[in-house]
Amino acid sequence: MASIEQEIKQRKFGNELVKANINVLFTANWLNNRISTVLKPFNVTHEQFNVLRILKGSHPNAMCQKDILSRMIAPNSNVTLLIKKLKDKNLISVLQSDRDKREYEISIAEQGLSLLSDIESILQSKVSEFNQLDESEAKTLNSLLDKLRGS
Amino acid sequence: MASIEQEIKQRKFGNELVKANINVLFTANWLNNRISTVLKPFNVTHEQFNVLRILKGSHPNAMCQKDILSRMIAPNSNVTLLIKKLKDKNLISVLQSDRDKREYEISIAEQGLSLLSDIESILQSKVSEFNQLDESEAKTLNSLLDKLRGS
DNA sequence: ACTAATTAGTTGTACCTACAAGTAAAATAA
DNA sequence: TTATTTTACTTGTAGGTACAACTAATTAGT
Repeated sequence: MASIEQEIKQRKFGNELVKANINVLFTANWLNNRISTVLKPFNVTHEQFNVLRILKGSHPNAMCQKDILSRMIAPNSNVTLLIKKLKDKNLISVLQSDRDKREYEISIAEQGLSLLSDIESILQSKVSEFNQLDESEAKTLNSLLDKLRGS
Repeated sequence: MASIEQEIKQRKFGNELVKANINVLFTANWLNNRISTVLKPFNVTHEQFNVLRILKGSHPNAMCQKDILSRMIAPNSNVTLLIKKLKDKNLISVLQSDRDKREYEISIAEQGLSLLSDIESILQSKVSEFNQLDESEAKTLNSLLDKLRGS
């Protein structure tokens, strides 16, 4: 629909690098809004959904909080509360570890797995609807983003 | 330092497109953290900083809220409150419009301009420190992000 | 073993965000 | 000109985020 200049009605940027920074932030917000719209009827936030995906990734093995944290997209938030929310919804199970009483063994529950598969099938089709890149362009984008961060 | 797989310790993604989506979100969060660190000593949030930049862009002309909203990176937030915060810090001036009493004429104050120039000089050097792309790579990144959003 | 340091997770708080519902002014329609 | 619709912004609220200070368990140092 529109280039980043048109989207935020900016006449011109100082240079392509400044523009790229703003474009990454803008596009992330754009993506977030679309993903959140898909998630809303399922009553989970974006980060809750991510944590469920992380737990599914290690299923049937449990994970502790710090392992989850190291895999999160936005590893700033209050994971204790996030875990609490997911447990209250019966999407995960949380057990104190025998080996280390400070840790918890967190794993995705049946209900979490089934919710996740419901969400993912819808998200899959939505993403391919609103996402206009082919695989090779996506690959280039990935390497540029990795490089931006200093890879 | 690390590719997106290493950053979030994911073994592999379904495909490059899914990976690109997560990479955009992760990189935006990464950028946000770095920019916020620069902004923190100045006691302004990222969106407050953006609004100041938007107002500087139209300075010395005033803008109303809906014009500001249309130029924001994350146009979801409560602009009324955001404006209030900036006014409380004396960084902007807000006057009811004569032409349309529903609107406000919002413009950046001297204090806002000087704060902005202090921040921008530091941010400029930080961005070129942590940003590893050259202009032509940034240009490619911009066109891929625009295309992702359907441009 | 005893102390100090580190690690894992908790709690609390100020602030921000998303969003729904509301008010008031202006534009449009009958 | 009066009624209706639209626009511009406000208010309220549930929840999320960032972050600092805290507790408790484990590990390391002597």
